[in-house]
Amino acid sequence: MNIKGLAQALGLSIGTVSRALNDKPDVSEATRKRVLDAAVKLGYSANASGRSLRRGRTQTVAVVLETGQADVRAGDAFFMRIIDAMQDTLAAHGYDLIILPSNSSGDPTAFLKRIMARGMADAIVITATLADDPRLKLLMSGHVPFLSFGRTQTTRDYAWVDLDFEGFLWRAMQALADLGHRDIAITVPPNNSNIAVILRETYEACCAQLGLPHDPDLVQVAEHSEFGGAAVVRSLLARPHPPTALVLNYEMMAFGAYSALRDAGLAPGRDLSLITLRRSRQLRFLEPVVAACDIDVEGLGRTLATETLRVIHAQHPSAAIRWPTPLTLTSSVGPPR
Amino acid sequence: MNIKGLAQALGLSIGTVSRALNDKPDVSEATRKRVLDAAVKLGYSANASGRSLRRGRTQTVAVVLETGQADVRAGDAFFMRIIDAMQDTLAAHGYDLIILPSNSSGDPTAFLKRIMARGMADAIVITATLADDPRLKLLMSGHVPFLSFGRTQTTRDYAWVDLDFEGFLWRAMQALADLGHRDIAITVPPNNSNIAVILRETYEACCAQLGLPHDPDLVQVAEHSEFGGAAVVRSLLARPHPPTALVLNYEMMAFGAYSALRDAGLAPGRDLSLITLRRSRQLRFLEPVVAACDIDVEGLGRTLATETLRVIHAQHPSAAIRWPTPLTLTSSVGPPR
DNA sequence: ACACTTTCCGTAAACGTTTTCGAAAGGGCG
DNA sequence: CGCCCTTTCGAAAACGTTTACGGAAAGTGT
Repeated sequence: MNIKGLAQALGLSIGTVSRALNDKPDVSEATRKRVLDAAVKLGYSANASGRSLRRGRTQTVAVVLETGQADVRAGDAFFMRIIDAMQDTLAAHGYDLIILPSNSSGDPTAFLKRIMARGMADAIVITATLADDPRLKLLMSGHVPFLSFGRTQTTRDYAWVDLDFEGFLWRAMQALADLGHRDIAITVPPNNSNIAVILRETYEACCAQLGLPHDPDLVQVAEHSEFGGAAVVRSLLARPHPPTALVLNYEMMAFGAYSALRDAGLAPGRDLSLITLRRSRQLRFLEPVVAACDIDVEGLGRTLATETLRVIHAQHPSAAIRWPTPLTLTSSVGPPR
Repeated sequence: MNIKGLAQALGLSIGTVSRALNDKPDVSEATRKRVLDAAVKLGYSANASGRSLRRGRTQTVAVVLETGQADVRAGDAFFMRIIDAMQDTLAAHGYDLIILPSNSSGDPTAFLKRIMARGMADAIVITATLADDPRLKLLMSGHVPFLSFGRTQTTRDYAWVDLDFEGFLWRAMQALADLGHRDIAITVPPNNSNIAVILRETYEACCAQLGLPHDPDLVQVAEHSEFGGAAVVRSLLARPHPPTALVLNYEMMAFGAYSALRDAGLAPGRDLSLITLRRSRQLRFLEPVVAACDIDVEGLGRTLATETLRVIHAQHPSAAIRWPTPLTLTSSVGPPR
């Protein structure tokens, strides 16, 4: 069923039918209703290719998901919940959302280049940004609106939304320092991730500001998994002077950290204060409850959607949004022994 | 840059350029090479809408992901790994893969109907099937090829690929019975999921075949989370005669089960034999290693892709594939006390 | 009765691509 | 040199939709 069939069934021209369906003027209310009724009855929905071709836009936002990156593999449905909220907001504005899995086996820039050239979407949202991300250069040189969920080290400006890692680490370090901690360890992802750069810089600034010793060994590169958390804790406990607090940048590491502490006969909050970045649903399973940020995931998704709509409509200024990371302290944090 | 610009830059007609790019005959090797070189140099890639409109197909497979379903929220990147493998295979056959998140807040059939009518994909892959899934009726009444990742209770035949839940439960129950277990509990998801139906029927058949008592209370509806696993174990241990073995249908429950056992001063494999369905990466963190199926995820993805290509090309017979669930026993399984 | 506006609808072009058809050019052969 | 066949290319239609434009009918005011 295409628009020609619909027009024939109604005894109208396709032009009139199209205008009726698209809320254009120059069509009487009576025929508009007749057309709309027939459309739902006959199950007509405008062919996407034809419409996109004529309009020059697809009414579609593409989210490029780097399936190889650890963030996507997050323990709970962090990304899926964000995308759910994005989709709700985009749908309210007449846009579809599609996810394009950028395969780990392929070249991410080639993938991007293709979907840009083929005009598959009116806007592209990329995720899991690297410190020096080749995708940014590519997107900035193209003419497809884009939003970056995550920052890079580029000085040129572009629209991005990211978690407020700086605020998180500041609040965590401040709270720990207030309790008397002086040796505070943190975990960072591998260096090519921009999060690692942010956390390292912020850590250094925190130590300077709070008058803490800045021991580079306290910045631990850790795998994004339970194993990573356990490995870091074991490595820290093996030192002659273990730190008294640890800030984790990925929530699943808390499971490993708790487990490693328990194996050593130690307790979170008493022997090692623990703070992690994001409270996920399954984190509630840990005892004692771990200090973490309660991030408004749905709000984040809505914001990503509205900022995407802004870049589509070329509204200024472009986004530069650090999404709040409100930290909730729990008994996993205590004074140093 | 469209094909007209490319043709002008080359001093050729657009028809010739198109034939050169699409490996059609009636174009000399010299000009074909000239066209291909110019295409990569000018960054030309055929506009998706124009091509789809003319060809009548999009060269795209849409995977509809029910973001609200627990399976998608699986602990590791089960789905993402499957989709990675699917995409590799589809790309080798010239197809793109897009993920359409079916929002939990919307009507899944309305969503499907729209993408069918709009011709957004040459084939649709649905996931997380229910015992009585309205999407099946809709898809069967339409003319868009589709593949179901998961079965339903429909008697009509359609192409599906699913995990071999029957085989898994048979092997698990047989192994446990061989060790002397007689009271074996299992978990099932809520009843509208088709997996629940399969597991219940298989459980009943297993008990009959193995001569075990068929106690309906041993079939426990459990939440797909650590909490679910913990709750089931606690509930079972509170009985006057607790079962001696438990088969879990979702791997994250194993964390909860281990934890609940530990809290009760009991040990997996000694006081309660535990088997879970799928070995995920993070499951390796549990001690002792839990018995589970080592599913060939990449092979599953490839199979989903090839079966999707089969339904696209209307090749018979249609798929009815139970993907192997080879069970590996570990010390989480032992004789009953 | 007339001119003028308004309302409503049909016609046709355009979006970028593929594909059919025909035609031009070149080569082989009598 | 004429004929036929092959190779190579251009012209044009078609896919389904939107939209600019024109025109018919109806209404409005003199």
